[in-house]
Amino acid sequence: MTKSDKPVTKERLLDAAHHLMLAKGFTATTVEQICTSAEVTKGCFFHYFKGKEDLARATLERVFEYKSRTLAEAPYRSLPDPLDRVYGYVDLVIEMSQSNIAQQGCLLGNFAMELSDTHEDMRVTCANFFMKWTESFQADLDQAKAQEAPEANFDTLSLAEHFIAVLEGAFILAKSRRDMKVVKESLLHFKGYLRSLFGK
Amino acid sequence: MTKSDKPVTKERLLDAAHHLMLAKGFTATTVEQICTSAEVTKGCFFHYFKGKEDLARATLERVFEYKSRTLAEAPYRSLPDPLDRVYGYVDLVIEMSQSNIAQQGCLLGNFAMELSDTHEDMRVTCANFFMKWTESFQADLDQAKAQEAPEANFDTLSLAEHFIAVLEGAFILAKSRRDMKVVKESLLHFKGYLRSLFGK
DNA sequence: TATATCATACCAACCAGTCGGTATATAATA
DNA sequence: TATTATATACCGACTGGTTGGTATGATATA
Repeated sequence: MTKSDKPVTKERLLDAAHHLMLAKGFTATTVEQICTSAEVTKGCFFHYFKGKEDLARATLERVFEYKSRTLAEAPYRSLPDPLDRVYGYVDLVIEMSQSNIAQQGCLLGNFAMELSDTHEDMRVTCANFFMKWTESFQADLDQAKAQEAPEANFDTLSLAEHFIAVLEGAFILAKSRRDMKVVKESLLHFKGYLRSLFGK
Repeated sequence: MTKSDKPVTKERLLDAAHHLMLAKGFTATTVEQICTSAEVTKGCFFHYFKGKEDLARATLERVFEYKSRTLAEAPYRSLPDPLDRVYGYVDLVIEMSQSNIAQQGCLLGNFAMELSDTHEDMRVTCANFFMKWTESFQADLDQAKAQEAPEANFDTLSLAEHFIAVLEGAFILAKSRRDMKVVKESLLHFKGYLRSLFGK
């Protein structure tokens, strides 16, 4: 209670910010809404964060680290065949998109779209996160390609970017439809594309 | 000047709203910014539109109609082979994405992401526009499939949705990177996927 | 004159952020 | 042990500025 209560408050603020900003975006989300949702007052909020943008960045970082850890620790990671890891990764993302964890979309995509033209530093932050994400997937794609299709002339970097585009775009459609089915279907199309590239 | 200036005022407001909301989103764009950009005053603004949301909807409708017309009147439409029309369509979207017309992204995707959870009617509007868009592409896909791969078991509807997802998601990446190259590359990947489905 | 177009002044609500203060806990000191 | 000091956690009233929208009036056109 004494020592384990302290971080909880900050976590509550981060959680509230995540949910609200995922739903309504950065601008439309009020500091007071976040405070109400986290059951703290504004004085408390500004004790932990310099301001709204500071909180947004902290939230984005936390989400990204959480997802990175989840993916890195997933069972599919220990598959010996690199191509299995590629498919395993896509399957895991499909699974995660259908669970209620990412039921609302992707905060990274949200911020990239909303803030890129107004918050230059946020734009750079988003671009960097996208780059890290891309590179981690590309690493597996490279290994799979070296083993399965070394002669093929597709670019693994742009293929990894394509995957992220598919996912982020599908989230948009899913949001307007209130149904995550599109995400799954679109990622399955991407998987089909991978099969055509790797000769299954 | 006299007669050609009148409709221009409303168009200027629509144009200003399009540019600003594409860059900053609906919420972060103020009506005063729109008025300043369109070089009119607020009194004038509220003469033409009931409010900010009314303007947003009008802008979205105008953009959609404009793009529909552009695509419907494009030369590729008269190609006799349905599969050529499919590829022609993708090529045209690639071309448009690289030109300075859609250099900022897609207002439909923007609104869908930002307003789906707060403006129910806007969510429905966006979902309907997405549906119209999907169906128009699906029509060509159906014809191409009937001719080239009638036995194949892919779903043309979900394939058309996949295309839109690719495009919208690539716009997000492009925005954070300030470079539309990703859009072209991702759409080329989609084209490769189509080739694998139709056996070229 | 009547109507459409546009301008100016204004308002109530809302917003991010500030500020002075309280409560609690640990630690240093006497 | 009692007391003082210091730091962290939290509260809620307040502020300066912004926002969407209104009220009213001027001008132009038909």
